Amino acid sequence: MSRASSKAYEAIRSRILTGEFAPGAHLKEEELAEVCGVSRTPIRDALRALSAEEYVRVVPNHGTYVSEWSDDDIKDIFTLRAILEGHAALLASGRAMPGHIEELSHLHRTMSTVLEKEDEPDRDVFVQSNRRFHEIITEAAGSRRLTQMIGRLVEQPLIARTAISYTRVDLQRSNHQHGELIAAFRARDGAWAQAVMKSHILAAYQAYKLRYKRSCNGNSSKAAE
Amino acid sequence: MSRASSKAYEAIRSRILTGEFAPGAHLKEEELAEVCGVSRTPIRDALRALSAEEYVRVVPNHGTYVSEWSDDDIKDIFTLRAILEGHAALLASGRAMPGHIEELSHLHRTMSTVLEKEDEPDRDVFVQSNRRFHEIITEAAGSRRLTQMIGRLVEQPLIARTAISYTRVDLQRSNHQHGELIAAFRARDGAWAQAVMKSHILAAYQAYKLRYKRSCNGNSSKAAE
DNA sequence: CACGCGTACTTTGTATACAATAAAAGTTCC
DNA sequence: GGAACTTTTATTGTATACAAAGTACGCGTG
Repeated sequence: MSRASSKAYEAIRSRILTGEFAPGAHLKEEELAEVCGVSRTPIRDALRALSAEEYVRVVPNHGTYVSEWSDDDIKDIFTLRAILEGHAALLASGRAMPGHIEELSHLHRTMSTVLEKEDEPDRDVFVQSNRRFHEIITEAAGSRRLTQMIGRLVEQPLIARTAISYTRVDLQRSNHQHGELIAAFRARDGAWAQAVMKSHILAAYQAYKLRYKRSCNGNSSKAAE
Repeated sequence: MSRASSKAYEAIRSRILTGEFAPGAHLKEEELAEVCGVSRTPIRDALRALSAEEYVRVVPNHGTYVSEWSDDDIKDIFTLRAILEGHAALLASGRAMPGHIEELSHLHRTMSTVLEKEDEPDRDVFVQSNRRFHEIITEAAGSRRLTQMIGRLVEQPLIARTAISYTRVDLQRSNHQHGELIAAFRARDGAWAQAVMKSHILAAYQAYKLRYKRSCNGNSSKAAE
């Protein structure tokens, strides 16, 4: 995507992430064109791209609407993340270079420092480091397609905001699991790395449910795995 | 997508599938517009959609090229299918309705008949039935997102043509595994269904490698799962 | 008063014209 | 003769104008 298109893409995407464009909202091309300062053509490009990434839903001849997430959708996303990132960890444990493990350790130390030093942890630094931590593992797995699939799951608004609502205990648990992941990589134990990653993500789902959902009606679809 | 867009989408997609647009070919918007009988605008829409599904690769300011698949890409696709369809089988075993299992049985009988009766099996019927068989399981899993992810893997040209090159023995093995899947569903044994589905797909990969690849250099990336 | 039809309006879909960009070829200077 | 620079050309990116479709509202009629 070129200048105007990606400008529109970023503008719309960030407004969805901040909630300015609420779930279910009808996005009108002309309004977006005004807001972004470009014509409708690149707006349409951007909307199609956002649709492919499930940020919005395009209904032919009606318009595009900001995606809404049901509890089941959210469960699906975490479950799929657990499966795919677990697989990525398995692959990465056999392929990770010393440099990768070094960087993971560095990020782990950074996150530990954030949690130990201050009274109120700097969530931005934690979130950024955490994101990069997972990115390194995914990339180390060495599968373009896997990277892309995971990317599409992680980019979702709700995931992006998850860590904001974590309690200190949640963050410490998460950080501990990162440490265990590094240990598994050092030992080159794929099964271990996979198991840790899976539980890491499923624990995150549990934390998310407790903090975010109003009524935890939960078992609308039968559990598994 | 509306009339002109989807017309263009289908026209381009089918030409990629038949090989008329070969992997690596540079697709020029104006030429496509002529071929499809529409203007460049819906062509661009179609190309963006095809790009999201990995049929083509869009390089900004350069053009769009038909995707090329390396051996590693193909390995990734089969591996991810094994993981995701395996998971779908697990979920489906807990949710499948009698009607689902009935339809699976019917398709299984159809495929058995194709293999038993004629000297040269009717591959078209087999391929179509097989496709539907997998579709039912995926849908029975009841996860929109999972369905979509699997759909994107299966739609790929190379997968679509896989069964064409199968030997009779390959087809019989495949058919036998379908029977075992049905048994697992009847028993509502998720772990069994998952294991059968995984081996079903990995066996298909093996068959594909033997029939298609010129040099089976194979172990360029370490195996897993 | 209610129901159905028609018209006007809003919004998306498509075509075309123009601008920007990158590659290729030709030319000039060393 | 070679290399760098300019000019040309092929192709994509963007804007705008117009067409089609779908919705809502209002009017008329039963």
